[in-house]
Amino acid sequence: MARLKSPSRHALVDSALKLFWKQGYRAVSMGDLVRETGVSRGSIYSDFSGKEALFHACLDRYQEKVVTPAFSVVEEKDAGLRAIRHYLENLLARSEAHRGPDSGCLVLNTLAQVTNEDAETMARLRAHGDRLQTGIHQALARENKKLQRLEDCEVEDLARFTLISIQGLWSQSRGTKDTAALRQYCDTLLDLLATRLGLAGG
Amino acid sequence: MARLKSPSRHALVDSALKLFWKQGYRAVSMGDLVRETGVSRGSIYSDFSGKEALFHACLDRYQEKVVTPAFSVVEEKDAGLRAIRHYLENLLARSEAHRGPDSGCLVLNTLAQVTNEDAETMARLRAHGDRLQTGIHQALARENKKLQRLEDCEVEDLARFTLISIQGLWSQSRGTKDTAALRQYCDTLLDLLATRLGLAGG
DNA sequence: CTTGTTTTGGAATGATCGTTCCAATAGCAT
DNA sequence: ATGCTATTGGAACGATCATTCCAAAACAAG
Repeated sequence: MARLKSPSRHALVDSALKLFWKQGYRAVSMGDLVRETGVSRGSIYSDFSGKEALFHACLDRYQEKVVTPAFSVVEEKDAGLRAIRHYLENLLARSEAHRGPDSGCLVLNTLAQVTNEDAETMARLRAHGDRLQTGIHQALARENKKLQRLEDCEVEDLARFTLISIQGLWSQSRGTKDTAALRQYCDTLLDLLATRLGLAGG
Repeated sequence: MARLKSPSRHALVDSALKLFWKQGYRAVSMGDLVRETGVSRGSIYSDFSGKEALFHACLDRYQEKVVTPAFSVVEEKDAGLRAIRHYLENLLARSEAHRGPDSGCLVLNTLAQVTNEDAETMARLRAHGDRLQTGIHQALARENKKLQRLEDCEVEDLARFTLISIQGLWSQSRGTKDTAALRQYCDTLLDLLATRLGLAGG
Protein backbone atom coordinates (compact mmCIF):
# COMPACT_ATOMS: atom_id res chain seq x y z
CA MET A 1 0.00 0.00 0.00
CA ALA A 2 2.65 2.47 -0.94
CA ARG A 3 1.54 6.04 -1.35
CA LEU A 4 3.47 8.83 -2.98
CA LYS A 5 4.54 11.64 -0.75
CA SER A 6 2.68 14.84 -1.35
CA PRO A 7 5.34 16.73 -3.29
CA SER A 8 5.95 13.80 -5.57
CA ARG A 9 2.24 13.43 -6.09
CA HIS A 10 1.90 17.07 -7.11
CA ALA A 11 4.78 16.80 -9.54
CA LEU A 12 3.17 13.74 -11.07
CA VAL A 13 -0.19 15.41 -11.55
CA ASP A 14 1.44 18.56 -12.90
CA SER A 15 3.39 16.66 -15.54
CA ALA A 16 0.38 14.56 -16.46
CA LEU A 17 -1.71 17.70 -16.73
CA LYS A 18 0.73 19.16 -19.21
CA LEU A 19 0.52 16.07 -21.41
CA PHE A 20 -3.26 15.76 -21.29
CA TRP A 21 -3.59 19.44 -22.01
CA LYS A 22 -1.50 19.33 -25.15
CA GLN A 23 -2.45 15.95 -26.57
CA GLY A 24 -5.81 15.01 -25.07
CA TYR A 25 -6.83 12.11 -22.88
CA ARG A 26 -6.81 9.31 -25.42
CA ALA A 27 -3.58 10.33 -27.13
CA VAL A 28 -1.57 10.07 -23.91
CA SER A 29 -0.53 6.54 -23.00
CA MET A 30 0.52 5.22 -19.64
CA GLY A 31 3.98 4.78 -21.14
CA ASP A 32 4.07 8.46 -22.05
CA LEU A 33 3.12 9.35 -18.50
CA VAL A 34 5.85 7.16 -17.02
CA ARG A 35 8.44 8.60 -19.38
CA GLU A 36 7.47 12.26 -19.01
CA THR A 37 6.65 12.37 -15.32
CA GLY A 38 9.60 10.24 -14.23
CA VAL A 39 7.30 8.34 -11.88
CA SER A 40 7.16 4.58 -12.16
CA ARG A 41 4.12 2.58 -13.12
CA GLY A 42 3.84 1.07 -9.69
CA SER A 43 3.80 4.43 -7.99
CA ILE A 44 1.18 5.84 -10.32
CA TYR A 45 -1.14 2.93 -9.69
CA SER A 46 -0.51 3.08 -5.96
CA ASP A 47 -2.02 6.55 -5.86
CA PHE A 48 -4.60 6.43 -8.63
CA SER A 49 -6.93 3.63 -9.51
CA GLY A 50 -6.15 4.09 -13.18
CA LYS A 51 -5.61 6.44 -16.07
CA GLU A 52 -9.08 7.94 -15.83
CA ALA A 53 -8.75 8.74 -12.13
CA LEU A 54 -5.44 10.43 -12.83
CA PHE A 55 -7.07 12.45 -15.56
CA HIS A 56 -9.81 13.57 -13.21
CA ALA A 57 -7.16 14.64 -10.74
CA CYS A 58 -5.59 16.65 -13.54
CA LEU A 59 -8.90 18.34 -14.30
CA ASP A 60 -9.17 19.31 -10.62
CA ARG A 61 -5.59 20.49 -10.55
CA TYR A 62 -6.20 22.53 -13.68
CA GLN A 63 -8.85 24.42 -11.78
CA GLU A 64 -6.64 25.38 -8.89
CA LYS A 65 -3.40 25.82 -10.81
CA VAL A 66 -4.59 27.49 -14.01
CA VAL A 67 -8.16 28.70 -13.74
CA THR A 68 -8.05 30.14 -10.25
CA PRO A 69 -4.94 32.31 -10.73
CA ALA A 70 -6.33 33.67 -13.98
CA PHE A 71 -9.96 34.05 -12.99
CA SER A 72 -9.81 35.04 -9.34
CA VAL A 73 -9.56 38.69 -10.33
CA VAL A 74 -13.11 38.39 -11.68
CA GLU A 75 -14.27 36.51 -8.60
CA GLU A 76 -13.18 39.11 -6.11
CA LYS A 77 -15.85 40.89 -4.14
CA ASP A 78 -15.43 44.27 -5.82
CA ALA A 79 -14.81 43.03 -9.34
CA GLY A 80 -16.45 44.85 -12.23
CA LEU A 81 -15.86 45.39 -15.91
CA ARG A 82 -12.28 46.37 -15.20
CA ALA A 83 -11.66 42.95 -13.68
CA ILE A 84 -12.95 41.26 -16.81
CA ARG A 85 -10.59 43.40 -18.85
CA HIS A 86 -7.68 42.33 -16.66
CA TYR A 87 -8.67 38.72 -17.02
CA LEU A 88 -8.69 38.98 -20.79
CA GLU A 89 -5.40 40.80 -20.90
CA ASN A 90 -3.80 38.08 -18.85
CA LEU A 91 -5.07 35.54 -21.35
CA LEU A 92 -3.58 37.53 -24.19
CA ALA A 93 -0.26 37.93 -22.45
CA ARG A 94 -0.17 34.19 -21.83
CA SER A 95 -0.95 33.45 -25.43
CA GLU A 96 1.67 35.90 -26.69
CA ALA A 97 4.29 34.24 -24.51
CA HIS A 98 4.08 31.16 -26.69
CA ARG A 99 5.70 31.24 -30.08
CA GLY A 100 3.36 28.81 -31.78
CA PRO A 101 -0.35 28.37 -31.11
CA ASP A 102 -0.97 27.35 -27.51
CA SER A 103 -2.90 24.38 -26.19
CA GLY A 104 -6.11 26.26 -25.59
CA CYS A 105 -8.23 25.38 -22.57
CA LEU A 106 -8.06 21.86 -21.16
CA VAL A 107 -11.75 21.93 -20.30
CA LEU A 108 -12.86 22.94 -23.77
CA ASN A 109 -10.48 20.51 -25.42
CA THR A 110 -11.92 17.75 -23.28
CA LEU A 111 -15.46 18.82 -24.07
CA ALA A 112 -14.74 18.26 -27.75
CA GLN A 113 -13.65 14.67 -27.16
CA VAL A 114 -15.82 13.39 -24.32
CA THR A 115 -19.02 11.46 -24.83
CA ASN A 116 -22.12 12.27 -22.83
CA GLU A 117 -21.97 8.95 -21.00
CA ASP A 118 -18.77 9.85 -19.17
CA ALA A 119 -20.59 11.41 -16.23
CA GLU A 120 -17.58 11.91 -13.96
CA THR A 121 -15.78 13.97 -16.55
CA MET A 122 -18.85 15.81 -17.73
CA ALA A 123 -19.64 16.91 -14.19
CA ARG A 124 -16.22 18.58 -13.95
CA LEU A 125 -16.68 20.32 -17.27
CA ARG A 126 -20.07 21.60 -16.25
CA ALA A 127 -18.72 22.82 -12.92
CA HIS A 128 -16.08 24.79 -14.78
CA GLY A 129 -18.67 26.42 -17.01
CA ASP A 130 -20.87 27.27 -14.06
CA ARG A 131 -17.94 28.80 -12.24
CA LEU A 132 -17.09 31.13 -15.11
CA GLN A 133 -20.71 31.98 -15.76
CA THR A 134 -21.30 32.88 -12.13
CA GLY A 135 -18.15 34.95 -11.81
CA ILE A 136 -18.80 36.94 -14.96
CA HIS A 137 -22.44 37.41 -14.06
CA GLN A 138 -21.68 38.82 -10.64
CA ALA A 139 -19.03 41.16 -12.00
CA LEU A 140 -21.38 42.47 -14.65
CA ALA A 141 -24.23 42.79 -12.17
CA ARG A 142 -21.99 44.84 -9.89
CA GLU A 143 -21.02 47.07 -12.78
CA ASN A 144 -24.66 47.47 -13.77
CA LYS A 145 -25.61 48.58 -10.28
CA LYS A 146 -23.95 51.92 -10.95
CA LEU A 147 -26.04 53.03 -13.93
CA GLN A 148 -28.77 50.38 -13.83
CA ARG A 149 -29.20 50.43 -17.57
CA LEU A 150 -30.04 46.73 -17.77
CA GLU A 151 -32.62 44.47 -16.22
CA ASP A 152 -31.38 41.51 -14.22
CA CYS A 153 -32.19 39.04 -16.94
CA GLU A 154 -30.40 41.21 -19.47
CA VAL A 155 -27.31 41.10 -17.30
CA GLU A 156 -27.55 37.35 -17.20
CA ASP A 157 -27.85 37.21 -20.96
CA LEU A 158 -24.83 39.44 -21.28
CA ALA A 159 -22.86 37.19 -18.95
CA ARG A 160 -23.75 34.17 -21.03
CA PHE A 161 -22.73 36.03 -24.14
CA THR A 162 -19.39 36.85 -22.58
CA LEU A 163 -18.84 33.26 -21.55
CA ILE A 164 -19.48 31.92 -25.05
CA SER A 165 -17.25 34.61 -26.52
CA ILE A 166 -14.42 33.56 -24.27
CA GLN A 167 -14.92 30.00 -25.38
CA GLY A 168 -14.48 31.15 -28.95
CA LEU A 169 -11.32 32.91 -27.90
CA TRP A 170 -9.89 29.72 -26.42
CA SER A 171 -10.89 27.69 -29.41
CA GLN A 172 -9.19 30.15 -31.72
CA SER A 173 -6.07 30.39 -29.61
CA ARG A 174 -5.40 26.69 -30.21
CA GLY A 175 -5.63 27.07 -33.96
CA THR A 176 -3.67 30.19 -34.69
CA LYS A 177 -0.72 32.16 -33.43
CA ASP A 178 -2.23 35.42 -34.63
CA THR A 179 -2.33 37.16 -31.28
CA ALA A 180 -3.20 40.49 -32.90
CA ALA A 181 -6.51 39.00 -33.98
CA LEU A 182 -7.14 37.70 -30.48
CA ARG A 183 -6.38 41.11 -29.02
CA GLN A 184 -8.67 42.82 -31.46
CA TYR A 185 -11.37 40.33 -30.56
CA CYS A 186 -11.04 41.15 -26.86
CA ASP A 187 -11.21 44.85 -27.58
CA THR A 188 -14.40 44.42 -29.55
CA LEU A 189 -15.92 42.28 -26.82
CA LEU A 190 -15.05 44.75 -24.08
CA ASP A 191 -16.37 47.58 -26.17
CA LEU A 192 -19.65 45.75 -26.55
CA LEU A 193 -19.89 45.16 -22.82
CA ALA A 194 -19.18 48.79 -22.03
CA THR A 195 -21.77 49.96 -24.52
CA ARG A 196 -24.43 47.66 -23.15
CA LEU A 197 -23.73 48.79 -19.64
CA GLY A 198 -24.04 52.41 -20.70
CA LEU A 199 -20.38 53.28 -20.27
CA ALA A 200 -18.23 55.23 -22.70
CA GLY A 201 -16.23 53.03 -25.11
CA GLY A 202 -12.53 52.31 -24.67
CA MET B 1 -7.96 -4.23 -56.57
CA ALA B 2 -11.57 -4.19 -55.58
CA ARG B 3 -13.13 -0.78 -55.41
CA LEU B 4 -16.42 0.12 -53.87
CA LYS B 5 -19.04 1.40 -56.18
CA SER B 6 -19.75 5.07 -55.77
CA PRO B 7 -23.02 4.86 -53.83
CA SER B 8 -21.58 2.35 -51.41
CA ARG B 9 -18.52 4.50 -50.97
CA HIS B 10 -20.63 7.53 -50.14
CA ALA B 11 -22.65 5.59 -47.61
CA LEU B 12 -19.45 4.38 -45.98
CA VAL B 13 -18.00 7.85 -45.68
CA ASP B 14 -21.30 9.26 -44.43
CA SER B 15 -21.57 6.68 -41.66
CA ALA B 16 -17.93 7.09 -40.72
CA LEU B 17 -18.40 10.85 -40.66
CA LYS B 18 -21.23 10.49 -38.20
CA LEU B 19 -19.08 8.42 -35.86
CA PHE B 20 -16.02 10.62 -36.06
CA TRP B 21 -18.18 13.67 -35.55
CA LYS B 22 -19.74 12.38 -32.35
CA GLN B 23 -16.82 10.54 -30.78
CA GLY B 24 -13.65 11.94 -32.30
CA TYR B 25 -10.95 10.30 -34.38
CA ARG B 26 -9.17 8.29 -31.71
CA ALA B 27 -12.31 7.05 -29.97
CA VAL B 28 -13.61 5.38 -33.12
CA SER B 29 -12.07 1.98 -33.82
CA MET B 30 -11.97 0.10 -37.08
CA GLY B 31 -14.32 -2.41 -35.46
CA ASP B 32 -16.80 0.37 -34.73
CA LEU B 33 -16.62 1.47 -38.35
CA VAL B 34 -17.23 -2.04 -39.65
CA ARG B 35 -20.17 -2.51 -37.31
CA GLU B 36 -21.82 0.86 -37.87
CA THR B 37 -21.22 1.29 -41.57
CA GLY B 38 -22.07 -2.28 -42.49
CA VAL B 39 -19.07 -2.34 -44.81
CA SER B 40 -16.50 -5.08 -44.39
CA ARG B 41 -12.91 -4.53 -43.39
CA GLY B 42 -11.67 -5.67 -46.77
CA SER B 43 -13.83 -3.19 -48.61
CA ILE B 44 -12.79 -0.30 -46.42
CA TYR B 45 -9.13 -1.02 -46.98
CA SER B 46 -9.68 -1.50 -50.67
CA ASP B 47 -10.80 2.08 -50.95
CA PHE B 48 -8.78 3.81 -48.25
CA SER B 49 -5.19 3.25 -47.32
CA GLY B 50 -6.14 3.25 -43.64
CA LYS B 51 -8.10 4.85 -40.85
CA GLU B 52 -6.44 8.21 -41.27
CA ALA B 53 -7.17 8.41 -44.99
CA LEU B 54 -10.79 7.56 -44.29
CA PHE B 55 -10.91 10.31 -41.71
CA HIS B 56 -9.52 12.81 -44.19
CA ALA B 57 -12.20 11.76 -46.64
CA CYS B 58 -14.74 12.41 -43.88
CA LEU B 59 -13.34 15.89 -43.31
CA ASP B 60 -13.71 16.59 -47.02
CA ARG B 61 -17.20 15.15 -47.09
CA TYR B 62 -18.11 17.27 -44.06
CA GLN B 63 -17.30 20.32 -46.13
CA GLU B 64 -19.55 19.43 -49.03
CA LYS B 65 -22.33 17.76 -47.05
CA VAL B 66 -22.57 19.99 -43.98
CA VAL B 67 -20.62 23.21 -44.38
CA THR B 68 -21.58 24.02 -47.95
CA PRO B 69 -25.37 23.67 -47.52
CA ALA B 70 -25.25 25.79 -44.37
CA PHE B 71 -22.74 28.39 -45.46
CA SER B 72 -23.44 28.83 -49.17
CA VAL B 73 -26.02 31.50 -48.34
CA VAL B 74 -23.16 33.64 -47.07
CA GLU B 75 -20.97 32.81 -50.06
CA GLU B 76 -23.46 33.96 -52.66
CA LYS B 77 -22.55 36.93 -54.78
CA ASP B 78 -25.11 39.30 -53.28
CA ALA B 79 -24.85 38.14 -49.66
CA GLY B 80 -24.85 40.77 -46.93
CA LEU B 81 -25.71 40.95 -43.27
CA ARG B 82 -29.05 39.33 -43.95
CA ALA B 83 -27.27 36.26 -45.29
CA ILE B 84 -25.24 35.98 -42.10
CA ARG B 85 -28.45 36.15 -40.11
CA HIS B 86 -29.92 33.34 -42.18
CA TYR B 87 -26.82 31.26 -41.66
CA LEU B 88 -27.04 31.68 -37.91
CA GLU B 89 -30.73 30.90 -37.82
CA ASN B 90 -30.12 27.70 -39.70
CA LEU B 91 -27.54 26.75 -37.10
CA LEU B 92 -30.04 27.41 -34.33
CA ALA B 93 -32.78 25.45 -36.04
CA ARG B 94 -30.40 22.54 -36.45
CA SER B 95 -29.40 22.69 -32.82
CA GLU B 96 -33.00 22.89 -31.66
CA ALA B 97 -33.86 19.81 -33.69
CA HIS B 98 -31.71 17.74 -31.37
CA ARG B 99 -33.06 16.94 -27.95
CA GLY B 100 -29.73 16.70 -26.17
CA PRO B 101 -26.62 18.75 -26.90
CA ASP B 102 -25.41 18.18 -30.44
CA SER B 103 -21.98 17.14 -31.64
CA GLY B 104 -20.78 20.65 -32.40
CA CYS B 105 -18.53 21.21 -35.40
CA LEU B 106 -16.35 18.36 -36.64
CA VAL B 107 -13.59 20.77 -37.58
CA LEU B 108 -13.46 22.44 -34.18
CA ASN B 109 -13.69 19.13 -32.37
CA THR B 110 -10.77 17.89 -34.40
CA LEU B 111 -8.79 21.03 -33.75
CA ALA B 112 -9.03 20.33 -30.03
CA GLN B 113 -7.50 16.87 -30.43
CA VAL B 114 -4.98 17.15 -33.24
CA THR B 115 -1.31 17.81 -32.73
CA ASN B 116 0.54 20.32 -34.84
CA GLU B 117 2.60 17.60 -36.49
CA ASP B 118 -0.39 16.12 -38.29
CA ALA B 119 0.03 18.33 -41.34
CA GLU B 120 -2.56 16.64 -43.56
CA THR B 121 -5.31 17.17 -41.03
CA MET B 122 -4.19 20.64 -40.01
CA ALA B 123 -4.26 21.79 -43.63
CA ARG B 124 -7.92 20.81 -43.86
CA LEU B 125 -8.78 22.60 -40.64
CA ARG B 126 -7.01 25.72 -41.83
CA ALA B 127 -8.79 25.58 -45.16
CA HIS B 128 -12.11 25.46 -43.33
CA GLY B 129 -11.23 28.49 -41.25
CA ASP B 130 -10.07 30.41 -44.30
CA ARG B 131 -13.27 29.56 -46.13
CA LEU B 132 -15.47 30.92 -43.36
CA GLN B 133 -13.28 33.96 -42.81
CA THR B 134 -13.36 34.84 -46.52
CA GLY B 135 -17.10 34.33 -46.87
CA ILE B 136 -17.95 36.43 -43.86
CA HIS B 137 -15.49 39.10 -44.83
CA GLN B 138 -16.93 39.50 -48.32
CA ALA B 139 -20.48 39.62 -47.02
CA LEU B 140 -19.60 42.27 -44.47
CA ALA B 141 -17.60 44.24 -47.03
CA ARG B 142 -20.60 44.21 -49.37
CA GLU B 143 -22.84 45.40 -46.56
CA ASN B 144 -20.36 48.14 -45.67
CA LYS B 145 -20.30 49.42 -49.24
CA LYS B 146 -23.76 50.89 -48.69
CA LEU B 147 -22.97 53.25 -45.84
CA GLN B 148 -19.17 53.04 -45.85
CA ARG B 149 -18.93 53.54 -42.13
CA LEU B 150 -15.87 51.31 -41.76
CA GLU B 151 -12.41 51.19 -43.24
CA ASP B 152 -11.39 48.05 -45.07
CA CYS B 153 -9.21 46.87 -42.24
CA GLU B 154 -12.05 47.46 -39.79
CA VAL B 155 -14.27 45.24 -41.88
CA GLU B 156 -11.62 42.54 -41.80
CA ASP B 157 -11.38 42.85 -38.03
CA LEU B 158 -15.14 42.57 -37.77
CA ALA B 159 -15.11 39.48 -39.95
CA ARG B 160 -12.50 37.86 -37.73
CA PHE B 161 -14.54 38.78 -34.69
CA THR B 162 -17.58 37.13 -36.22
CA LEU B 163 -15.64 34.00 -37.06
CA ILE B 164 -14.35 33.59 -33.52
CA SER B 165 -17.81 34.24 -32.13
CA ILE B 166 -19.23 31.49 -34.28
CA GLN B 167 -16.54 29.17 -32.99
CA GLY B 168 -17.69 29.95 -29.47
CA LEU B 169 -21.22 29.17 -30.54
CA TRP B 170 -20.19 25.74 -31.83
CA SER B 171 -18.16 25.02 -28.76
CA GLN B 172 -21.09 25.89 -26.54
CA SER B 173 -23.57 23.91 -28.61
CA ARG B 174 -21.67 20.71 -27.82
CA GLY B 175 -21.81 21.34 -24.10
CA THR B 176 -25.37 22.46 -23.49
CA LYS B 177 -28.86 21.95 -24.81
CA ASP B 178 -29.87 25.47 -23.79
CA THR B 179 -30.88 26.68 -27.22
CA ALA B 180 -32.40 29.83 -25.81
CA ALA B 181 -28.94 30.95 -24.72
CA LEU B 182 -27.56 30.20 -28.16
CA ARG B 183 -30.34 32.19 -29.77
CA GLN B 184 -29.76 35.10 -27.47
CA TYR B 185 -26.07 34.93 -28.30
CA CYS B 186 -26.78 35.15 -32.02
CA ASP B 187 -29.08 38.08 -31.49
CA THR B 188 -26.42 39.94 -29.58
CA LEU B 189 -23.83 39.17 -32.22
CA LEU B 190 -26.06 40.34 -35.06
CA ASP B 191 -26.94 43.46 -33.14
CA LEU B 192 -23.26 44.23 -32.74
CA LEU B 193 -22.62 43.74 -36.44
CA ALA B 194 -25.53 45.98 -37.39
CA THR B 195 -24.38 48.68 -35.03
CA ARG B 196 -20.82 48.62 -36.32
CA LEU B 197 -22.03 48.83 -39.87
CA GLY B 198 -24.20 51.82 -39.01
CA LEU B 199 -27.53 50.06 -39.41
CA ALA B 200 -30.49 50.26 -37.06
CA GLY B 201 -30.58 47.42 -34.53
CA GLY B 202 -32.87 44.39 -34.87
C1' DC C 1 25.04 -2.30 10.78
C1' DT C 2 19.76 -3.97 10.70
C1' DT C 3 14.96 -3.47 10.02
C1' DG C 4 11.03 -1.73 7.72
C1' DT C 5 9.01 1.09 4.25
C1' DT C 6 8.90 3.42 -0.28
C1' DT C 7 9.87 3.44 -4.84
C1' DT C 8 11.63 1.48 -8.88
C1' DG C 9 12.15 -0.91 -13.30
C1' DG C 10 10.52 -4.16 -15.94
C1' DA C 11 8.30 -8.62 -16.95
C1' DA C 12 3.78 -10.66 -17.60
C1' DT C 13 -1.13 -10.44 -18.92
C1' DG C 14 -5.09 -9.93 -21.41
C1' DA C 15 -7.52 -6.74 -24.19
C1' DT C 16 -7.85 -4.00 -28.14
C1' DC C 17 -5.90 -1.67 -31.78
C1' DG C 18 -4.88 -1.04 -37.11
C1' DT C 19 -3.78 -3.76 -40.77
C1' DT C 20 -3.29 -7.80 -43.93
C1' DC C 21 -4.83 -11.76 -46.06
C1' DC C 22 -7.78 -14.99 -48.21
C1' DA C 23 -11.32 -18.59 -48.93
C1' DA C 24 -16.21 -18.20 -49.43
C1' DT C 25 -20.06 -15.79 -51.28
C1' DA C 26 -22.88 -12.73 -54.04
C1' DG C 27 -23.92 -10.18 -58.39
C1' DC C 28 -23.75 -9.53 -62.86
C1' DA C 29 -22.39 -10.16 -67.50
C1' DT C 30 -22.42 -13.46 -71.32
C1' DA D 1 -25.36 -22.69 -67.07
C1' DT D 2 -20.14 -20.23 -67.06
C1' DG D 3 -16.84 -16.87 -65.90
C1' DC D 4 -15.41 -12.48 -63.81
C1' DT D 5 -15.48 -9.12 -60.41
C1' DA D 6 -17.06 -7.14 -56.10
C1' DT D 7 -17.77 -7.92 -51.54
C1' DT D 8 -17.88 -10.41 -47.44
C1' DG D 9 -16.67 -12.42 -42.97
C1' DG D 10 -13.36 -13.63 -40.20
C1' DA D 11 -8.85 -15.49 -39.03
C1' DA D 12 -4.26 -14.00 -38.19
C1' DC D 13 -0.53 -10.64 -37.02
C1' DG D 14 2.25 -7.56 -34.69
C1' DA D 15 1.89 -3.40 -32.12
C1' DT D 16 0.30 -1.04 -28.37
C1' DC D 17 -2.75 -0.37 -24.73
C1' DA D 18 -4.03 -0.28 -19.41
C1' DT D 19 -3.23 -2.87 -15.66
C1' DT D 20 -1.03 -6.16 -12.34
C1' DC D 21 2.68 -8.04 -10.06
C1' DC D 22 7.02 -8.51 -7.82
C1' DA D 23 11.98 -8.85 -6.94
C1' DA D 24 15.43 -5.55 -6.47
C1' DA D 25 17.02 -1.06 -5.17
C1' DA D 26 16.81 3.14 -2.44
C1' DC D 27 15.90 5.21 1.62
C1' DA D 28 14.84 6.21 6.51
C1' DA D 29 15.13 5.20 11.44
C1' DG D 30 16.74 2.46 15.04
